[in-house]
Amino acid sequence: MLGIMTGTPRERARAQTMAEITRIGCQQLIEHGAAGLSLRAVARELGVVSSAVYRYVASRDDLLTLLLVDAYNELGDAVDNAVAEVQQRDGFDSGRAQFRALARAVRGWAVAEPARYALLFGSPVPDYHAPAEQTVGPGTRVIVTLMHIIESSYRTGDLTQPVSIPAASLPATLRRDFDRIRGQFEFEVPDAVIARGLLVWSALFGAVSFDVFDQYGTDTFTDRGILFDHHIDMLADSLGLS
Amino acid sequence: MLGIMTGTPRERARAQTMAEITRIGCQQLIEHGAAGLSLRAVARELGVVSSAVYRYVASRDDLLTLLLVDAYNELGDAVDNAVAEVQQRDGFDSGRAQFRALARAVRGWAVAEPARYALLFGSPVPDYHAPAEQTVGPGTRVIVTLMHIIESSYRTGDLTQPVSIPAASLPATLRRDFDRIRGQFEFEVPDAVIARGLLVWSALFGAVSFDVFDQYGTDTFTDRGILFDHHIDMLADSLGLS
DNA sequence: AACAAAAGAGAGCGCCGCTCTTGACAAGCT
DNA sequence: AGCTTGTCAAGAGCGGCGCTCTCTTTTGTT
Repeated sequence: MLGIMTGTPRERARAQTMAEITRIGCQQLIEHGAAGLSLRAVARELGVVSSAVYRYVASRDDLLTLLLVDAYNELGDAVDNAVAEVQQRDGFDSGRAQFRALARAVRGWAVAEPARYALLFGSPVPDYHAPAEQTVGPGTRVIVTLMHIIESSYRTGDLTQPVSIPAASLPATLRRDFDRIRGQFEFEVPDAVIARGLLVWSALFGAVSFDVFDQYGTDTFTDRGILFDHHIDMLADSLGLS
Repeated sequence: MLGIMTGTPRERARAQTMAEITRIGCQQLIEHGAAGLSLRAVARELGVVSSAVYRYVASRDDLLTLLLVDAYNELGDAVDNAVAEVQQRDGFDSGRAQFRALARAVRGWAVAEPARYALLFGSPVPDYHAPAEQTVGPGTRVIVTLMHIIESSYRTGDLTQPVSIPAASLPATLRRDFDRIRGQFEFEVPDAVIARGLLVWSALFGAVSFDVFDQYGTDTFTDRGILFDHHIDMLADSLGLS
């Protein structure tokens, strides 16, 4: 981060306007959802005529991509910070505490930013396809961090549960997929651990989505955070985290 | 179902037009998503001027509610049929097979109807609030069926896993919530079973959502159905289903 | 001071949800 | 049969949308 005193004045002005556009766009997203994100409204808020915004952003979809990457990174930062804090406090062999911190960071961010969470993990925006080269990196940060926690617990021998499952029970195609994943992300853990990790990953976001998207009725749980914490404990059990 | 030969000719014509509108609306939903559902397009497709549609449907949101209830019921029917088939084939004490059938029915319908699945379990549609009196009934069918399967397995003593967890470890607020749920749906099972059931419920839809909403990369798994089946097996294990 | 690049302004195209008014038509009652 | 009542389609119109095109103003550089 070199600050805003970089490059020519023109470039600085442009960077500042770009930042304003993403800020306003983020606000629009929060207030009216992804479908209601309107370049005209952004222009109005920016105090500029609608066509002027196209000098900065190629299209509505382009702005959406900016907001998508922004949101992925903010979630990733929140998760990484929460996990790092636990690592500093409780040491690196605190797998269960790290997992709890990760899960609660995800839910915390999702509850605080439901519209942006919906953009990342809800229904795909119709006729919008996220450009892979910009989104895969930020988009995989949470699962990478989760797998690192699990791998670390496995290395130190603190992971008990999934290893007991015989690897032979896995279909061959799945074993090949897991091999590829193991190579790509350098996870040195057996198949059963990868399988559990993926299940816990999707279960975690399932729980968060049910919460944020209001799938439980409005009045069935007095405090959804408590329900979530209990879910997290059960998931940690199923991972065998200590 | 009394067929279409009911009431005055007027009523019959109206019912037929209504059916056409929901059919076209469903098509629109599939093609352009919930946000792109357009009454004008429905009118065009129906061969009628846009304002005429308002004689049948009060608003865009009203049409959305119709489609929502329709989708909930179609999913509910698919699940109930799949479970009933297993019950007839394998008897009523086949908890694990029934659970597998339920899960695969959910995923099967979701994969076949991604847009309608997104309407039910994806991001909430902005500025749209589903009227509770029309949607809660159809919307709870899957979890009710799931809980019945679990309850039945618990009654016959085939459920081993969750009962071992001491109920005292649950927070008091959660125990009260579970009491209310137990009363409301007449589930005669201990707290730990309800907790596991809810976790499996959200995990199931988490797995389906990750699949349908393309959260795994496009090329990381050769056959997502196989991955899903394995997830389901692990979930059945965590329930203690035999 | 002159100039080219960058940025804003404005008009316009076709789309959208939704409202209001008008006129055609059919059902039911006297 | 005649008349009222209710149903329905049509059309114009409002403001908003994404996006494009052209024209003018600003701005940094030479």
